[in-house]
Amino acid sequence: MAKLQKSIDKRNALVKATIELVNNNGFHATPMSKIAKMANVSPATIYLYFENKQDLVNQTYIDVKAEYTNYAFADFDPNMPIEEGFEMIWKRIADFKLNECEHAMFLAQCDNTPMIDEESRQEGIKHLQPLLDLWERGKKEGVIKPLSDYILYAYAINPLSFLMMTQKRGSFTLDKAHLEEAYQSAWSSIKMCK
Amino acid sequence: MAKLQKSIDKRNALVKATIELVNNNGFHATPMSKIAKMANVSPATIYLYFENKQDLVNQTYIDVKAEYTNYAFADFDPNMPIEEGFEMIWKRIADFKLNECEHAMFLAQCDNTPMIDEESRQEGIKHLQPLLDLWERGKKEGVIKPLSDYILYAYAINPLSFLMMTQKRGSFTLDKAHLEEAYQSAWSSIKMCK
Amino acid sequence: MAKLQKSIDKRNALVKATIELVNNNGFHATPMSKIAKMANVSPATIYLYFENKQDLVNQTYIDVKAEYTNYAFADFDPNMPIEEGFEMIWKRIADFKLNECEHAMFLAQCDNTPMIDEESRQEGIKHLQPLLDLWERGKKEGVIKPLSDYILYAYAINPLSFLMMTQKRGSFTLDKAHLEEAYQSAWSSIKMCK
Amino acid sequence: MAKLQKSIDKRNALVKATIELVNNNGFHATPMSKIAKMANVSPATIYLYFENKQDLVNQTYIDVKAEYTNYAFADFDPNMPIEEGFEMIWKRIADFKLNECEHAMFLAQCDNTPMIDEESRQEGIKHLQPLLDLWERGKKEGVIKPLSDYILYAYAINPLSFLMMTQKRGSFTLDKAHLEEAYQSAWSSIKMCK
DNA sequence: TATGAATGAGCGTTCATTCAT
DNA sequence: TATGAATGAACGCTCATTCAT
Repeated sequence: MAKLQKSIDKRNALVKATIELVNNNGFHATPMSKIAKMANVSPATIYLYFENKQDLVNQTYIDVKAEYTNYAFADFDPNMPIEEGFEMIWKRIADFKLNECEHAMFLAQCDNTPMIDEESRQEGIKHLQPLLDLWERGKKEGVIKPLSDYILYAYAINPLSFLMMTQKRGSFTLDKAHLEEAYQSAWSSIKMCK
Repeated sequence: MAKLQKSIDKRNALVKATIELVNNNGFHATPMSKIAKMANVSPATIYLYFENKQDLVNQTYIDVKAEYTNYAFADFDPNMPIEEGFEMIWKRIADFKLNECEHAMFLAQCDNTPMIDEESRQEGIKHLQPLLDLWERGKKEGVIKPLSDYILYAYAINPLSFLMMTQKRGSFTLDKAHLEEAYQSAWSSIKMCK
Repeated sequence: MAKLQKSIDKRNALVKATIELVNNNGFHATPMSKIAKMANVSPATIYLYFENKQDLVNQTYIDVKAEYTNYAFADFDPNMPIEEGFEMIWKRIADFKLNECEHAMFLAQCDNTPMIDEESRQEGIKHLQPLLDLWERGKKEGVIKPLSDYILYAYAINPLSFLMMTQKRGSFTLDKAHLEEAYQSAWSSIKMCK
Repeated sequence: MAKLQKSIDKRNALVKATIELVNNNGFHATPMSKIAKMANVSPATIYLYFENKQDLVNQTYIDVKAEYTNYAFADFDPNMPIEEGFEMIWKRIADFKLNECEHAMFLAQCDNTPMIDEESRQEGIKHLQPLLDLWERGKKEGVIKPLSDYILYAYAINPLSFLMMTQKRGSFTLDKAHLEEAYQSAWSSIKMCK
């Protein structure tokens, strides 16, 4: 195997271990030594790939956030009709949050915790632009309520995080029917009432 | 001042310090010694009121959660009409989340982190019962969509947490008008469409 | 035993251990854990008395330097005749360097190494003033060569450090006769030639 | 360029880097990786030229010590008259200590620190023989005090180290006049009084 | 000969918790 | 009840050294 590939593999193993351990224990209860062990490297090796623990978690956050948005917009075409586009994005996000549950939980923890540098947080937000553009167009066309993007996100997207968390805790399982209901609620809350 | 009162004061000072420090630094980056210092007691004194750090944060969580629900249902009467009752509760919750921001943030961190014991989490949920009862009644009366409580909560209440977080980060400020819009979105997402 | 005394004892034990271990291994090859062990305390206890390793060694330096100058000037009276005063100080210094060899070696290592903060070094120098005053007077009276204090120190005092070091290494032992010779050389090098 | 030369260049670069870094940070605060970086080689390469860190610093010491004594005795002829010979050597040594300040400081640090192996220290001392021989002759001729070589060195030569250190710290600058004074003090302290 | 990636051991330091008072 | 001194265990991180290439 090429040397470069081996390096990438190691970096990925570290990122993966970080996600899993931080999910289960939280940032500060996750020692570097455990991350190293889970990634099958020496603790010192981590520092070949990351400056320090903060950098490791920042980079992990950015990686996961990028994966999340890539997934969300994979099939999306900016010229789609508003509702169709929104439904597509929403369902991809739902898919991600409910199937790539580990990654979604990691993001939730990062977003509700003083664990990530502000700079990395900003970096992570950028990728949502296509959704904001869609909403912009929707507002102009009179299909979407003329609300702040923050409010739209709060009602259209963020509830999925709550549902993901709830499901993860085992209190409740979202099936197909639930999902459709949830989508209807999301769309209800942002679509222009006729 | 009575001795008992002095004791309660100390306990409260510890809880208050915990909230503030955990908000700013996260659970594991908040040493007991700092909590003690901020509450003007010796580190050893904490252990007279709490079993250990985990117990301190668990109890703090339950305290804040109770305060939150007390606030939410203060003026609520279970016999109110559904929409009126919901609006009242929703607006009290909004008040709490946006004004008692520190406390709301603390809850958000607890709820998105493996920081609280499952038992204490369950304990904290109980107090929401009046809202669940209202929804139950609403569904029977055909005013509220017949959805799982989790989904209703996700769309009707949880978005406020996101908006609170956003506002706290300074990206965005919710004024009265925003709040009314948010309420309409919340209500739209759960009310039965005619 | 009083609490305060116990604290002072611990601090002193730490300073003592620092001197011995740094003498034998050098600053950076002396771990805090060994210092703690030799002083019969836990590593964490060191940090109750000193801010960090640098602070520990700085304070140790200042302590030893103070002890050194106190010893040197113990019997000295600023009104003594020049030669008599110089001889007294010189012999006290010689005594110190050859008998309190551990302490003298520690100072030598500190003075020839980037191990001590500049600030602490300055602090340590202050105490030599009585000797400089004596030289000043000696120059005015035409008994001491009108040289810079640095040169006077280099020839009158510093050679004792070299001899102490040599003796410590076992190459050579200074007896009474040697000491008298050394004193004559010291005096010869700074006294005004007739 | 011949391969051998390239090798010698690398070794020299390593020795040079060692001197500079150890001067500024001390032996143990100087990582091999930094030495490698400053010498523009890989850390692993150091181990082609030196057994380990201790060997590197030992060899560096011997190199510098040899340079020092070569410089000291460059123009010296064992048949010179005593005083003339001593003055020549002394002034060459002074030149070295004050101009090749970096190298002289390195020696001072090595000589006052448990940083060099005893064996290497002995190796370094050997080269001083011509000066000891001169003194031997001086004593026989009744020109030099019949003192132990250690005492002679302590008064005649070692003060220059102190002056070099002082100058390096910036407290004081030796000009030509100072130097002549210092030489007179040196000579006074070891010459036979008439 | 030369490398850079890799590492185990060990460092300085912190902290939740205890204990004598 | 209240304390502050004390601590063992564990943390993040560094570094001399090795090894596959």
